[in-house]
Amino acid sequence: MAIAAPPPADPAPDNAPKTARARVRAELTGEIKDVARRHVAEAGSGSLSLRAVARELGMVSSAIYRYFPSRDDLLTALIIDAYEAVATVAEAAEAHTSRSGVAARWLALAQAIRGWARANPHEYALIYGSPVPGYRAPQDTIAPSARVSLVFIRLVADGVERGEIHPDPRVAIPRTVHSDFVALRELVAPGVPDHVLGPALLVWTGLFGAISFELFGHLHNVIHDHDAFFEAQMRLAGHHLVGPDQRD
Amino acid sequence: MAIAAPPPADPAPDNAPKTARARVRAELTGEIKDVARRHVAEAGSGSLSLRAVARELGMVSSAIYRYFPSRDDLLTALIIDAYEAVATVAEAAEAHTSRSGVAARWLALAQAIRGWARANPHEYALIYGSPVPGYRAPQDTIAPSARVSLVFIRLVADGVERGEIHPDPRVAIPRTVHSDFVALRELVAPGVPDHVLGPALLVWTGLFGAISFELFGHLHNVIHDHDAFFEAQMRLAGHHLVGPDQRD
DNA sequence: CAAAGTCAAGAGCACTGCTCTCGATTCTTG
DNA sequence: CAAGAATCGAGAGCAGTGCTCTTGACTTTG
Repeated sequence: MAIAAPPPADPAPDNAPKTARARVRAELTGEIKDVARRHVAEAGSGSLSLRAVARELGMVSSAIYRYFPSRDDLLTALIIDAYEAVATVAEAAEAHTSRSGVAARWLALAQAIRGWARANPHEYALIYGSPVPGYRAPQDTIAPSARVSLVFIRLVADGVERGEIHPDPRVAIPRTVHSDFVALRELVAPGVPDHVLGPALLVWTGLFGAISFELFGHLHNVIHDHDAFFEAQMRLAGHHLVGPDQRD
Repeated sequence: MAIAAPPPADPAPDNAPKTARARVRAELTGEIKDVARRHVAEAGSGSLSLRAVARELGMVSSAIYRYFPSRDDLLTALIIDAYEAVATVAEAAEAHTSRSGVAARWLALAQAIRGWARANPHEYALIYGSPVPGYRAPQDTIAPSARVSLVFIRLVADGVERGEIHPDPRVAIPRTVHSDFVALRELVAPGVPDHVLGPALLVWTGLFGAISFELFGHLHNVIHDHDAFFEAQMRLAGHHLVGPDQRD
């Protein structure tokens, strides 16, 4: 989540690097990230070795430090990329179903995120698993991490606006939580009442709980058809999202 | 989860080791685990160093290998201990509230688990975060991991028996999932219908999603009063657990 | 064209997990 | 009770790691 600052306008994209040196530098930076990403994808973040990356690129280990000041910085770059990858997937799923009902859009969004997670389990673990040992998320990661959540929040706001999502007033919202919800509403969720934000956030964290349980093996020997199980669970979560039945 | 095998009866507890050598061995094994656990608690699993543990114990690093064949084995021992610690906490919470209603028991259970997680974040990450790099959960961890889930499943079975939990038939249970549910029912959840197991598992994974989001910083700058937020969310989850309102 | 900035390379430090060998101690067994 | 077997701590050593510093060659800039 960490939906705090609105996405800052890129200051100077500089898509066309001027000097030749800058061009090869950008290229090499990308190559290092690509190799590192592949290593992480294959063996996990803990096995990421600057020396191994350098070896594969045919350079000496100390040369890497010209491009990334430390292993953690390289890891941070990968984390940001992972956030953007999952956000892109989520946005694409939303774009394809934006004319459907909230339940269908929610299911598509959940399945898109799970699909990305299953295809890139180590990168998923990088951003939604335990924080990397000795690693504290720097400021640079909070903006990219907000993009995914924004997709969901917009879906919720949309559902409220269209009258598809109804508040569930069964649980009181404490004062302190209410003020957090006010801030959230003003920033990204206009028109979404507290009693929708509560269930929505529960469903949202539940999605990642379900994916993490599946990916990290906590459903091993319990659930075998993970696809069917996940879909059924997310359909149910969708019902929790849209709120109590309107039986009148 | 991994509720597969019923807890095996301890073959030979051997609580009173015979020889003096065996006694000091058991003692030293415990000391190594204690120091290692403290290191993990302070710096995370990635920073666990056999040499540092050995140093603190005044022995040489190679001596550790007389007690744990590898770093991963030491980590496995810590993982098992962590599972048992959280299970103990969960069982204690259940024992204290077993005469209350399902909603109250659920809330107490959720808060107990979250309390343990907040007190031992690195150990929580060890078992519910991403699997440790280069580490595959050995068979030894699945039995201890089942204990926590069993507390919850028994609570659910109890609620069904007492008529407090009602099935939510809004989402169809696929055939393959049904057969998993049948197995689960026969093993640990007698009398719990599919349409209760589904919501129950959703709530259960949601609990860990909520705790992970809080602990791993995904709610940073979004939620500030984590205690109040968690309680409200878990109360809502409790409503999802007990099933649809019975308004007739 | 020369000064300033940037680069890859190499050596080196402190650390890691792990293996092997070597005596010394302890347990088991005849 | 003593001999043989098992276990133990210590030490050296190997291959790997992140990271720093220096050196010499290169590119960009003024």
